[in-house]
Amino acid sequence: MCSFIFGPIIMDNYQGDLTDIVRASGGAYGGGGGGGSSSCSTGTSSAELPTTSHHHTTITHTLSRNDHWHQHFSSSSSSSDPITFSSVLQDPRGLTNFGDPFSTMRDPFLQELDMPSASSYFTGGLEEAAASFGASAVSTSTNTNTSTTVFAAHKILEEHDMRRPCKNIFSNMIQISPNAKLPVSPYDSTTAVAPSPRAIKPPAVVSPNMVNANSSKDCLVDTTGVQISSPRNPGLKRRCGGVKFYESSYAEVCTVERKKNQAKKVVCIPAPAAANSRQTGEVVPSDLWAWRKYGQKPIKGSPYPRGYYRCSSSKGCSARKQVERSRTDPNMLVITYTSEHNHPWPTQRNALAGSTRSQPSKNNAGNSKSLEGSNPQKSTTSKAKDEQQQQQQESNNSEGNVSPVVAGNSSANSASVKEENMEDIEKQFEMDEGEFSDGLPYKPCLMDQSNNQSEDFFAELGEIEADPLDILFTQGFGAADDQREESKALDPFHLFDWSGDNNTSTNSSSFEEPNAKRRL
DNA sequence: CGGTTTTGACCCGCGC
DNA sequence: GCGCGGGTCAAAACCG
Repeated sequence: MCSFIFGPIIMDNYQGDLTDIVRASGGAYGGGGGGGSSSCSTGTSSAELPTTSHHHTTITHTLSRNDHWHQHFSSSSSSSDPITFSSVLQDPRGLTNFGDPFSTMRDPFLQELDMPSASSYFTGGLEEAAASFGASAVSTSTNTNTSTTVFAAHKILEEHDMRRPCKNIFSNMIQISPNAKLPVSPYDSTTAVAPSPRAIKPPAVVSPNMVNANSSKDCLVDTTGVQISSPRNPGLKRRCGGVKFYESSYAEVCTVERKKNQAKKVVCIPAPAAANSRQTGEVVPSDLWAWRKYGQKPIKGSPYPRGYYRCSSSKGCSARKQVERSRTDPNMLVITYTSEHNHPWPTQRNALAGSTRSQPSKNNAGNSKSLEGSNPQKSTTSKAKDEQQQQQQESNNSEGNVSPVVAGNSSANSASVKEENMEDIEKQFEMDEGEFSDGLPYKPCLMDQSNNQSEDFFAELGEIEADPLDILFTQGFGAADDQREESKALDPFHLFDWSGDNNTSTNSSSFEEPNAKRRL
């Protein structure tokens, strides 16, 4: 009996290979607006107020105030029993956030959790979901100690041998730098799970980086060559030594010092194969926000350029992110979020033009056409979109449907987001077919090979409570207060809500203030 | 038309 | 002060 959790999903009795599941999702990393842009434009309007300093708490701090987390980690690592995460990570407001900040990204794919048939969801969006979840290790930072907690999410698949019975992906989830405030709860994973960071053995299946990370005193981020500290702050040294390991191969955390007050959130996620990459940049996993690429620079010492993105959802939004591949592990994408959004999460895409051109047209101008001809569904034409939408409407009744389908209760907003991602996914499928980032065979249709298991598995999913994130989208952002409330509830780590005054470490009520100020 | 990406130029901080 | 390198700007091209 195997039970593991995938984002907000509780996978119970699933004996399949998660690798297959995730790979089946294929183009989840297609990122929205082509290339670096995880474009999910929004029509939201918000007051354009300058962002201020941020008060971010470290993940560990957040964990410490959520004993359930530790309880979970503690028990999951040593227990083979299924874990009911929904009961473990419960938002004070009753929303289950699973403590996964990336699940709260309201990733377009995540919202597909509500789908009647989870199979399509997973075929279409699991990789991204996995990415989201993998990246769930959100780095937050405090402006007081100027530290950045870095989570390096790794390929769940390769680093987690899901075929092992009773292996919970959460059991091997997080490394937290001892430099960060460590949980003090009785469920402190550091003691319950890993008395000593070194005492933790690497997972059965780990990437070389992980091995290195675990075998060395460096955190994984270090081993991946992730550049965390600002290049302008060479004095910033990573403090990844002595990282506490939560028997983690899934996501790692390390704390990085920063000189400046500017808060940064660094997320390392598995990157799609280079073949998937755009000509010049990265295939950036899409997140909730609409990003516009405004620059790209070659980084000294790294063969991979760094893309610069700013939020295009709102003109006044100062949120930025940098995307680059790890110089030592091209399979890893390092996304650095800077500043914060001063507007609600995008609810709908208001900009399609130009957002889809890069992938097919420039990089694969020829491929694009040929592929389009061979498989109209994968084209970027409106016709193809129509077909895609039709597929969405038809939902996931067809197994092996590589298209991510939105939950039945999807609102127009979610549909708009889905539209883009479907394109990306399908495009990515084209490019990725037969190959994954690790060079292993890539099977777009998970369901075909793990039908039985997945059936049960997805059947379970169908019973799972609706993704709380959907609430956000379903209700839209019309009610600013409600939305803000939910956004915060769903983004406990404030990956997407960098409300400057947030003091998540101590008082959830403080969620209210910052945005309220901004909205004035 | 309004959005995007691309890309060379420019700006600026840091180290020497 | 100078050079280096990262970050940003902005024009051009592109896309739907």
